[in-house]
Amino acid sequence: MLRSMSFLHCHSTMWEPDIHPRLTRPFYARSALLVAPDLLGCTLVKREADGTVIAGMVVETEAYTWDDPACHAYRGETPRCRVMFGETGCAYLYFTYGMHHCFNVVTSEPGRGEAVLIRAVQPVAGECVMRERRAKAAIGASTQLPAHYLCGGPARLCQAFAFDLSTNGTSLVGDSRLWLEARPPEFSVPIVSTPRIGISRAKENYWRFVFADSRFVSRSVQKP
DNA sequence: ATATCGATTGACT
DNA sequence: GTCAATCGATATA
Repeated sequence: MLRSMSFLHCHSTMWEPDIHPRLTRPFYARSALLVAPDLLGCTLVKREADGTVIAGMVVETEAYTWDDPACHAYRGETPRCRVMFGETGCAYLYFTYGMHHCFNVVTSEPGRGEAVLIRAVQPVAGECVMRERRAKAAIGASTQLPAHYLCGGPARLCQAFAFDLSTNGTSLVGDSRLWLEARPPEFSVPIVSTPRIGISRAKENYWRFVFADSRFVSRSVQKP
């Protein structure tokens, strides 16, 4: 109850970009294990070419570290994961299952090979654009896609934000088109850690971080 | 060169 | 709960 009110309060007024400071390189220049929970409550913002702003508050992340068997970078640098070894604070996008993309933020220091997967955000701006892009996944011909279906899941988020490999390597620091904004200082919601989803290795690590009871988290969505 | 596997999703029993 | 879609990356020969 209390948590629900907290979410509601945070977005009861019209959201606009840059009310809260953008995250800078030092924020990302830490272990993915520290960055991942700290990203919860931050807001992912994209300004489209036509000026449209779409945004969502991060509610679910996963950490992938350099010494983690489940991390793409674990076996060294390859064309796919090259960006993970590059500049801290860049976006790492990869294509998977022959049809989906996932969006990550490169952390730690160059050459290390760490990233945080953004698995879900709660829409706070540009819902109409998101819904258009996600419309083909509509559950019923006449049913409007619920808000928690827009960005609840790493590939859904990429659809809603129109992320693909062309975004791979983009800097989130000092870039005018795509960035993350700090969590409001007073914002406080309990964080829960769980095993990461969809991996076959290192299942024992509880490196998935979520806002407990947020209905915008993946795998907790309800059918309309 | 060929086989298997995904940091997933949507449809379906 | 199960399963197909779909293709690049990775493993095996």
